[in-house]
Formats: sequence, C-alpha cells, structure tokens
Amino acid sequence: MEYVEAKNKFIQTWGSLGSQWGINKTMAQIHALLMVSAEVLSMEDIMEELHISRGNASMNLRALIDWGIVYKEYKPGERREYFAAEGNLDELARKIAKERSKREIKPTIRVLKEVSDIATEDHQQAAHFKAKTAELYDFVSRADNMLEKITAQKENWITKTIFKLMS
Amino acid sequence: MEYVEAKNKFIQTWGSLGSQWGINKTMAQIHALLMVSAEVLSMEDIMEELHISRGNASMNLRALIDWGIVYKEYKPGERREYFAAEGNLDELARKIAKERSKREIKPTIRVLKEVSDIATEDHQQAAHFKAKTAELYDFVSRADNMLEKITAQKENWITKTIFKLMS
DNA sequence: TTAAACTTTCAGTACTTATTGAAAGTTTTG
DNA sequence: CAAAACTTTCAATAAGTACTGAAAGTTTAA
Repeated sequence: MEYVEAKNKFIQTWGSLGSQWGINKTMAQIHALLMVSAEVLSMEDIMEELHISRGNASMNLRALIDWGIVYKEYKPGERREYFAAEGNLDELARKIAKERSKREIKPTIRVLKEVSDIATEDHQQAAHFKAKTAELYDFVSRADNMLEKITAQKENWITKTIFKLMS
Repeated sequence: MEYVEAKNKFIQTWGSLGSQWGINKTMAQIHALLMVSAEVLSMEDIMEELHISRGNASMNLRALIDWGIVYKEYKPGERREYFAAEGNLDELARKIAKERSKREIKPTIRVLKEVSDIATEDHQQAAHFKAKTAELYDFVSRADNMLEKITAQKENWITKTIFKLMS
C-alpha cells in the first residue's frame, strides 16, 4: 500500500470507529488527520483534505478543543490559526475517559441513585425494581471508580495496569 | 418518586445512554425494561410497555440475543416466547466488552497494522505517518489486551481489579 | 393437512443528526 | 477608522438511521 492510500484508509477507519462510539464522523476524521500529520494544519488545509465545509470544520474543531485533545497553535507573524492533535497517547486516552465519565457515566449514576430511592412498596414489582437499580448503582459506581484509578497515572498506565493485573 | 415514574425514568436514561454508545435507543430500552422486570416478558408485553411496533420489537430482541445479554424463555404448556435479561452484572459487562472488542477494536487493530506497513519512504510525511500509526497499533493492542485481562475473571472482576490496582 | 397462533422480514416512511453556506462576528493592520 | 483576513453561527437541507405495519414465514395443535 502506498502512503496516500494508507493515510486515507486510516482516516476513514478512525472516522467510522468514531460513529460507533457516539462521536461524530467528521470530528473523528479531523482528529485522525491531525494525529498523523507531521505539520500543524490550518482550517483551510483540513477543509481541503477532508472535503468538508468551513462551518463543519469550525464546529468540529471547537468540539475537539473542548475535549482537550486538539490544540490551537500560532505561527509567529501569521494571523491564521493552526491545529495539532494531542501527541501523547496516554494523555489522549485519559482525556477521553475523563470526558466520557463526566458526560455519560456520572449522570447515569445520579439517575440510578434517584430511581433506586423510591419508597419500599409492598408489591413485588416495585421491590424488585428497587433492588435491581440499587445493584446497578453499586456496579456502575465501582466501574467508574476503576476507570479513574486506571487513568490516574500519567505515564504508561496501560503497561502498568497489565503488569499489576498479572501479579 | 413513585414506582411507575421511576421505572420510566430509568428506561429513558438507559435508552439515551445506549445511543451515546452506538447502541440503538430501543435496543437499550428493551434491555432496561427486562432488567428491572420481576417477571419474564412476552413480545406483546414489551410492545405495549414501550409503545413500539412488532417489527421493531422483533429486530431489537434478536440483536440483544445475538449480543448474548437477553435470553428466550419458555413457559410450560405455552406457545409464546418470553424474554429475560442476563441478571448477573459481571457477566453482562463481560459480554458487552467481548462483543465490542470483536466488532470494533479488533478490526481497527487490523487496519492499523495494515496501514503502518507501508514501505518506508524518504519523505518526512510518510515516515511520520508510519511511526504514528505503528505507535497507535501498539497502544490499541495493549488496551484491548488489558480489557481481556480485566474481564477474564468470571466473578467480581471490578472489585478484584480495584483491589489489585490499589496494592 | 389445515387452521390458528405466533414471529420475522423489509419496503416505505418518519425521525434524528450532520452538513452546508451565507451572513454575522472578530481581530488585525495600514 | 475602514478594509482585509480570518472564524463562528445557524437556518435550511441533506444524509443517515430507526420504525412501522402488512405480508410472508414458521411452528404447533387438532
């Protein structure tokens, strides 16, 4: 396979992976493009490379910056903004984990707590519901906690975690 | 909050969580409903409770069964099929992790390997691309490996993992 | 074997989400 | 200050995804 073809394939794959994870395709593609680019890119560069509109590029770049996985860069003497992806993969994974926890897991935990707090009623259905959601609350809280623990270490957490799990 | 209201809130929340994770809303809602139901439910029951059509119920139940997190049950002397959710949360999480690894992570790893295998060219761009995708390949492989390790234990893996990580 | 009781399939349609592009906004420079 | 060079916003629309419902398929019982 040749460079241009490989690059394109990578961007497509990363993009479709994004959609499966609830991240929009363009956002994931921009991220992929920035990750494998040797140089920082301008919005114009990104629009051209991915064949997307200015508005689309602008909105998704902002989202990536909100997630903390893309940075703005300025070249001395130039007005135009350039963009670069977080280069450290540990850091990237940590930021994604943190963001998803904040946006999805934490709110779910809150709802689980809330709904499992209904008064204990006499009928079996309500009792079962209460028990089951309480169990879920416990489980999801622990899982979230584990995620925090795993990604707490700044350097090489995957390797360290695997090592610990093997002991 | 009262039982019916709590139950509804839980189903809605679980459903929207589903969409954020690339699982369709109805599929997640059916799963939620089955999880908190004290009794097994028929397709008719599910259609009525969630206000969905027969076709929708049928397709999403099949998908849940494919994932291995919902089972068919038969009542003696009855023709009709009933459905129940996997009750053990450890088992549920393990099956979801396994399925997502198979469907998403493994194919991504394959592409990463493929694209990082381009011939080393002389220009800087291609060299950078090769290096970056190779790094990603390494990282994602390790992460997938870690997921396998974590969910390998059948009982109480969250607790065990947290315990190990604290040591 | 036929009818009844049920489930699955899928073309059409509804709904949701992403994208465009032009107008409005912002910053910089002369 | 005005114009140039750029970015952001958002209403309209396109694209993608899920849902319906009726017809076809399957299984069971008589």
